[in-house]
Amino acid sequence: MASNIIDEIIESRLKKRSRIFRDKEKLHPDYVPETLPHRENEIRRLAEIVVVALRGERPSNVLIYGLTGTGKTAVARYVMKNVSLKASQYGARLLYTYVNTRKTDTTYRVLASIARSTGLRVPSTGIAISEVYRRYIQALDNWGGIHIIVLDEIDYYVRREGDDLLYKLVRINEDLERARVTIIGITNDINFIENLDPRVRSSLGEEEIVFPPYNAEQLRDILEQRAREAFYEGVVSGEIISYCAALAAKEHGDARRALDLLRVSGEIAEREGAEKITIEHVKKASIELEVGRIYQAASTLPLHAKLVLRAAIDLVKKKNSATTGEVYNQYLYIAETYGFEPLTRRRISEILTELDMIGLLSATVVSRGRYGKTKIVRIPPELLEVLDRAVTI
DNA sequence: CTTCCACCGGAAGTACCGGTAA
DNA sequence: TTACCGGTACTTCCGGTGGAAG
Repeated sequence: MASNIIDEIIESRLKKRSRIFRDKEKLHPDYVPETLPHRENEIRRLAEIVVVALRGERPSNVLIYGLTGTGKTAVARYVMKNVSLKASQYGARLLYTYVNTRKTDTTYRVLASIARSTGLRVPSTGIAISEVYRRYIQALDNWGGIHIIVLDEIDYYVRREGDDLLYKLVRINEDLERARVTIIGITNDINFIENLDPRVRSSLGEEEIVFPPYNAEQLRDILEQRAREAFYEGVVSGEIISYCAALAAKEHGDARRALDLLRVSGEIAEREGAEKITIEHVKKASIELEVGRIYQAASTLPLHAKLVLRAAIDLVKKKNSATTGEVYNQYLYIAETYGFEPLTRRRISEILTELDMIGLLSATVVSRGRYGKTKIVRIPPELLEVLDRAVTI
């Protein structure tokens, strides 16, 4: 019985080759395309800093910042890839290492992966960090070239592990005789720089590059380029691309979001057996992504916020809307049945405002004259079912 | 015009963390 | 280790309020 279902899915999804995607990878956020539209200035700035390595000089350290999906990682990888390709042509000794410090998340692992890129064999455990460091220095000096290290998402790393490693890396050249090291740091969080050790900050920020968000027009160009590679001809029209770009531009010009939208639209079209992507598919994709976000937000809420949301859901399901007082009473009832010490009315009122700001419900202050002033709580019908599933106590 | 409902939301204070200096 | 700080989550207290009803 069940295997019939599986067979059927295999039949329809695997055996039939996709008529939508030529190469879905091209929409993946980690994919670095041949050209990066609208990042010419940033590429030029970074390349100008880095190319001195081809003359055997140590490039300045660089700090790159900008919001998510503004192409920081792509530009850094793009420039480094192309510059290191030129290295042999110019007879320069240049080594480039990229480390995502969110994925490679401990000091040891980061240092180990830097050291490994010089060809050293570093065990995944068993030796001290200082020993890895010593061997790395030695290997580097024997080789005697320039090592450019790109540390991505350093804000996450520093928040977890502190800035000791950065401090060491930034001053590593003092320990080196012949070789030289350059650090390129990438961060989403501008404030993060403030609480860095001032010495790290000044030497890491020898050069700084800020990435502005993309506007709708720029997003369109990016999507267009990727769509050409990712989809078969005739699957996406210009209209679809403009629509995706416009939707994503409303959300701070995040190219990653725009690409996600396009990819999910394609997946939906494929699932439906369509030959091309329609506006309807994009709308569905947008909802699908939104639902994921809502579910994520709701299910990770703190306890009392969840109880309040639960109370609101229960009431809205049967009456369409509820006042602060009604939510509070329902909340008291729920808290009691589950044995939680309830919070005060004042606080619950505040939690409702917070839930409104996250966008999980709407709480509008209204005056009903003789019947008092209160917040009216509503939940959009399309969210109700998702929230119902997400909020379990 | 006044009353008065059912709350709103500011202010000040407490309790409790996680981090940091000493 | 301890003392101290700043932030957050919450309580207590309370003056404030838009508009239907009288």
